Amino acid sequence: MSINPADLRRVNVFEKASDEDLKIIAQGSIERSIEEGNFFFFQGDPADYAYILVAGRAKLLQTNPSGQQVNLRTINAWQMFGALGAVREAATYPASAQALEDCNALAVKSTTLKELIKDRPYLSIGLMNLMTDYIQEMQERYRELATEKVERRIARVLLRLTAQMGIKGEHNTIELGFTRKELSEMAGTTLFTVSRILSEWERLGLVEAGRERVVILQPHELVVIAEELEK
Amino acid sequence: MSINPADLRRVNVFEKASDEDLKIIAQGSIERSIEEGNFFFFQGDPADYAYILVAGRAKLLQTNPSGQQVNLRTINAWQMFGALGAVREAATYPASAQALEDCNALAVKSTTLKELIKDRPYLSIGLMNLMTDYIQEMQERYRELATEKVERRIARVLLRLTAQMGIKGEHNTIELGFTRKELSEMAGTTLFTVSRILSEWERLGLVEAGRERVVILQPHELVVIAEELEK
DNA sequence: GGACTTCTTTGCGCTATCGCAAAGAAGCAG
DNA sequence: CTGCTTCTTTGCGATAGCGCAAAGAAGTCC
Repeated sequence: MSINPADLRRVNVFEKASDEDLKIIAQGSIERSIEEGNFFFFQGDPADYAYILVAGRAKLLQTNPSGQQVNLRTINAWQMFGALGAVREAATYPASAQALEDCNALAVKSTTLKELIKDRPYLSIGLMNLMTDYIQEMQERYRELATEKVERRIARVLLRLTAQMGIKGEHNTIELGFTRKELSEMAGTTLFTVSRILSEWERLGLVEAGRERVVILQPHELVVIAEELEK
Repeated sequence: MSINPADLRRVNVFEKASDEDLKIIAQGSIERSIEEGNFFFFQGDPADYAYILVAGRAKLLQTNPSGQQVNLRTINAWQMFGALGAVREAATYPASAQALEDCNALAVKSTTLKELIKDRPYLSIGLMNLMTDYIQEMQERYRELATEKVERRIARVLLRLTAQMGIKGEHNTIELGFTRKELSEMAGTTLFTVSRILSEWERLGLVEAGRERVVILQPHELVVIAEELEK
């Protein structure tokens, strides 16, 4: 089950790559399967590979000295992650990457990318786009965490997830498959608080909360909670 | 008081630029003086220029709908900021940039940079280094905000500032010129809390707190507060 | 030197959010 | 079906940090 080089065009960064380049990348890379819960790499490991997620879902996270986790990003298929080794000398991953489901990924040697970057502007530009996107998201989330109340942050998390990966049901409902713990790590709060707020929203008919599952019944109302000036 | 192209090499991103390129950049750019308190640009403005701070200090900040501010980054001389327009099409600044002191800066047209990037790998790599640095810092700060107590965050802010721009005094003391408000915006808290904690630290002899001024008397003790596992 | 402005400190009450504990679903394994 | 594991809910304190208000420094301007 080898990967077709042409499939790599589904990765934003390689959108404009030549067939030639895709071949180089495909050949200079290894396939890795990571089971749910296992790690692609840990914070602090030498950043020798950049990854392209082919199947499954993963997350980037940081852990603080006492073990608390923070979710930095959720990664879906055909997204690239761990790419900073392609740029920096002797880089180490600044975060860990863990499989949320069983995953298949392509591991591209950082050195290969580093070589390619030298004379393929489309690649640098693609990577920079990736980075600026991410910077913007982080800045926004940072501000939210600093200034917004939990309820609003949770609403935002759900909306962001909706945009990224929501599965549409009937009547505009959107289903998300996350545990309370995962949601709390994304919102920078505790699973208890998430649970309480979801219960509250359920009472109001905004969502339907199940085990590892949230169905958004009234997306618009969530937007109101997320954006509204005075509560 | 025009800028000497060779000075541009003090900017990390241009470290490896040819004299030729520096000239292009110097010529294709405008000098702007911004008085203390005024803005280089606002969040949402079209990102037509990237800036290089020549003199003074500035900050990048975001404002939420109800006017609360968050400090994203402090910018010192010879640092580049607002560069994302060099990469993205029709980009708008994701944050505002405000002068903390009277500033002189060089404004480089985004289009100029965009042209240059196409066939100067050193430039892309320089920019990517800038971005990855920033991403790492933001990730770290995000995690701090999500998981650490205020006291620790304030300690970190002081230490970070120390590394970036502390003025060394006698006996290993370090002087920082910031208001409580500014510090609070960097730590993601309120000026009251910063004031209280600085008072506390002053009582303990760790710092000396003055108007728009903090002198760190015992840097090591601050590190302990910032890193220590159990309090 | 006085009047103003800006920044800082501190007391006080408040509340959003945490954190534990215990019990209740839901799914899975044999 | 039964028991086990994992996830969720909810009650009940506890508290860290907020936010206001008022007063106290420290500069600045004329």
